[in-house]
Amino acid sequence: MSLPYAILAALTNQSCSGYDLVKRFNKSVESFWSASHQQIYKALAQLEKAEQVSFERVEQRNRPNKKIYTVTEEGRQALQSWIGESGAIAPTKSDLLVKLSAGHIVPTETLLKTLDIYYQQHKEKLKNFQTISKQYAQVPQLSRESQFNYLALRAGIRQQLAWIAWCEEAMGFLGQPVAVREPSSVS
Amino acid sequence: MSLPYAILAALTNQSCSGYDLVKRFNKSVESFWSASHQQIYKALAQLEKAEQVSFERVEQRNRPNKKIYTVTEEGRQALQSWIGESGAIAPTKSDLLVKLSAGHIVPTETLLKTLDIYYQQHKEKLKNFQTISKQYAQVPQLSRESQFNYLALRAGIRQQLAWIAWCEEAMGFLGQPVAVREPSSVS
DNA sequence: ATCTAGTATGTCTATGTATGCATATTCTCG
DNA sequence: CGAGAATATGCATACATAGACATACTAGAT
Repeated sequence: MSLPYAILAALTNQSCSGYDLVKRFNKSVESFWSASHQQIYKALAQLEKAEQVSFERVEQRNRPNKKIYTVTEEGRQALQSWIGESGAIAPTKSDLLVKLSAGHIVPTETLLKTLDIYYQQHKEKLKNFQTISKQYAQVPQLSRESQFNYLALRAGIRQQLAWIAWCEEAMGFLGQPVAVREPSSVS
Repeated sequence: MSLPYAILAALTNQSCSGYDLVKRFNKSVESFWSASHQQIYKALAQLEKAEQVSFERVEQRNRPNKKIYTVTEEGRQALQSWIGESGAIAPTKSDLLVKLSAGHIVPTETLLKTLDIYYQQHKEKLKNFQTISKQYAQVPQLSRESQFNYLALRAGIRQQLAWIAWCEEAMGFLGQPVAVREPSSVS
C-alpha cells in the first residue's frame, strides 16, 4: 500500500519519468522501497487519474519521448498526511532466518554456503550505501531535503552493518573461520 | 513464495495445529516470518495436497478438535533443498524511511511524532526478543535444534538494536532531545 | 438464558505484487 | 544491414497477502 506514497516521495525530491523512477527505486540510492517497472508505470497511471501527479510530454531527439511526472498540490497534501499517520513496523520476513531456524536438517557446510551468499550480498549493499554516504559528506552544507535523505541512508547503513555483524557471528558459531576476502570495509 | 517453507521449518521444529502455527508465527518467538491465519490454513491445505505434510485428527474434550500437522519425508527433502538454494536478500521496504525521505515537506514535530511511534515499537520488539534470549541462556547445553533458533533470534535482536540506535540518531539530528521513558534496556 | 472470550477451522473477495509478454525508437558494433 | 543494448512505455496474467465474513464448540461471567 506504500508504493504510491514512495513514488510521491521520490517525485517530491525530484520530478522525473517512469523510466528514471525505476532506476532510482532499484539501483543504489533512493532504494528504501523496491518495485518493478510494470508496477511503477501502473501506479503512475493511477496517481495521474487521482490527480496526485501530472505529467508533461517531453520530445527527445536521440531517444524515445518520455513523460516527466510532477507531484500536484493534491499529491503533496496526500503525502503529508500519510507521513503524519502512525504506521506499524514491518513484521520480520527473512528467508535466511527461516532457513537457519531449520538449519539442523542440513549439513553445516550447506548452511555455511547459503549464509555466505547472503553475507556477500549485504557487504555489497553496504558498499553501495557507503559510496553514496561519502558523496553526502563531501558537500559542506547539506540542504534540508538532502539531510532527510542522508538520515534515511544512515538507517540503511546501520541495517547492513547489523546483518554483516550477525553473519560473521553465525559463521563463527557454526565453526568455520570467517573468510576475509578483502581488506574489511566494515567499519 | 517462502510461506510454505516457513511452515515446513516451523513444523520440523515442532509438529502442531494450524491454530498453534498462527500463534508461533505472529506472537513473539519464531516470528521470522508473518502470516494471517487465513494464509496459514490455506498453505497447510496445499502442503497436504502436495504430500509435504500429513495431519492427524486429535479429538479434544473441552474444546474443538484439531489437526496436528507433521512434515513428511517428502516435505523434509523439499525444505532441505530450499535451504541449500541461494536466495537474494530482501530489498529494503520501509514505510518509515520513505516517510523520512520526504520529511522536508512536513513540520519537524510531525516527523518526530511519527518517528517516536516506530521507535517505541522497535523497543517493544527488542524486549520480547531479549526475554526469549534469556530463556535460552538459562539452559546449560542447548540442543542442536535450539542453537539454530537461538542464532536466528540473535539476528532479530541485532536488527532491532540497529533500528533503535538509528531512531535515536535521527531524533537527535532532528533537534529534539531523545526522551528517555524508562531505564534504558538497550544494551 | 445471553454475552463474551478463547479455541479451532475455514471461504470469499479485493488489492498488491511479481512475472511474462509486447512494442517502439535509436545507437553502436560487427 | 542485422544484432544487440539502452531508452521508454505499457498490458495481461498469476500468485501473494489482507480483510471481511462464516462456522462451531466450550467456559465463564452477567
